Order: sequence, then C-alpha cells, then structure tokens
Amino acid sequence: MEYQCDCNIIHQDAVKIAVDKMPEEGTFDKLINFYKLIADSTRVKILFVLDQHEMCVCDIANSLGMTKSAISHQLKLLKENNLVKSKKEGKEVFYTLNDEHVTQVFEISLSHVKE
Amino acid sequence: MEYQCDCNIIHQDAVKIAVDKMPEEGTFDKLINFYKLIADSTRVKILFVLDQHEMCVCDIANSLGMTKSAISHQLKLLKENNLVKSKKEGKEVFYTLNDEHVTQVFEISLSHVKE
DNA sequence: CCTTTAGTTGAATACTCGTTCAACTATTTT
DNA sequence: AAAATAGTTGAACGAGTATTCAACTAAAGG
Repeated sequence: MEYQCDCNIIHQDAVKIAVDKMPEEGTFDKLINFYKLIADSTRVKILFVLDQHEMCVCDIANSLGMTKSAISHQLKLLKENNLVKSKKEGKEVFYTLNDEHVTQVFEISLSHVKE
Repeated sequence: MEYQCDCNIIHQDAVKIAVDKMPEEGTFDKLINFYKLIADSTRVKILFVLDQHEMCVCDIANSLGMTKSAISHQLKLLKENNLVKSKKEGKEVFYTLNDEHVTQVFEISLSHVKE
C-alpha cells in the first residue's frame, strides 16, 4: 500500500475498491481548478452578466458595482482558463462566454440552487 | 442606478438587461457555497471514495494518505452542508453520500473533465 | 478497571487569493 | 500634440481556510 496515515486500515475491501478506481491527480486538479474558478462571487457574477449580453469591462464594472481593476483581474483569470474570450474594438474590449459548455454548466447549477 | 464604480456606463442597454435579470444575492451565495465545498482537493477525494463505497474515517484516511484529524475536519464541513451523512456503529462512524444529487453532479463533472 | 483505538475538536500556523492602489499602455478626441 | 478614457498590471494588504498538534470523548477488550 503506497499510502500512509495515522491509523490502520479497517475495511480492506472498501479501501481497495476506492484506491483502485481513484483517478490520477491531474484529473482532480482540472476538476478542482474549474470549481474554484466558479466558486467566487465576482467571477460567477461576471459569467452571469456575460451570459445575458456581451460586455466591455466598464459595463461589467457597472453591473456589479465594482472597479475596473478588480473586474479586469478576474477577467484575466477567466480568460486564461478559457471560460471567456475577448475582442478589442477601439478603446474597448468586449468579453463573451467562450462556449456553450460554460453556459450549460452555469445555467444548470443556477436552476438547481433555486430549486 | 444603485450601483457605483469608477467608470461611466458605456452600453446602457446591456447593463440594464444584466442588472434586471441578476438573481438576488442569496442565490449566488448558495451556488458559491456549493462550489467552494467541492473545489477542494481533500473534500472532492472524500466524495469520490464515498461514491465508491461506504467508509469509516480510518478507511478514508488510508485511501487518501492523510490523518484522521484532517479527514474528520472536512467530513464535518461536508456533513454540515448535507453532502454526506453518517451513522455510528460501535467505535466506528460510517459515512455515505447524502443523496443521489451529489453523486450526479460529481459524476457528470468528472466525466466532463476527462473529456 | 485499565488500556487501546476510533473519532472529534479548538487553537495556531501557514498558505491562498481577492481587492486596492498606483502606475502604466493604447486608443480616441480636441 | 495634449488630454481624456478604456483597460491592464504588479505589489501589497487583509480575509478566509486547510492542516497540524495536542487534548479530549466514547466504545471495546482484556
């Protein structure tokens, strides 16, 4: 057994089943990274407003009552992780959700929480 | 407009649509709270092993290679938020996922990340 | 009754991370 | 060319939180 902890294995069979099926660390990493991205008040609201309408940074800042800087920092994170994409037009940068997948996950979760 | 930030509203229509549709704060709170719970390496692994098999604290600790204490702290959180439930049998406490809903969300997310 | 073991818990430490602040770039307007 | 505005960025501060540690409870066994 490659794992070590501060107590004995009580139910060999249960532990074996779980350890055998355990995905590799990278799988969990991706999963957790995605959850962390949407587990933040500002980012989840940004995703919500972008789901309603394409927006520039100032639009989002106004919608959320926050500064351009705070929004821009979070948009950078969302973009780096491919949840949003951007296009520049003159002085403005327009942001949109990157694909329907994000929209789906988001809307499903939202309708679920509302119950 | 009740919101205030450090820049002017550029696209009135877009902002109005988003603000009008914005769910109340409590809705976001519930959503984020749920995402935060599953956005942690230890907790997501606990949910995974419990999805495979009912387990006591030592089984989980062994499966994850962590201490009983660390696991117990996280189990408390998961239980307080109704993601897992427990039953005591002698000295041992067995934990299981609380309902199919957790299982569903978890398995869907997992299969998605694997692609 | 004493010892051992499963599990819990509160405090403290260590780390992560969101926002603020100030400075900066780029584009438009006068 | 200068001023104004949209947006970005790095550093620093502060809040939240996961694990460790030590002490504790509860149940089982000799």
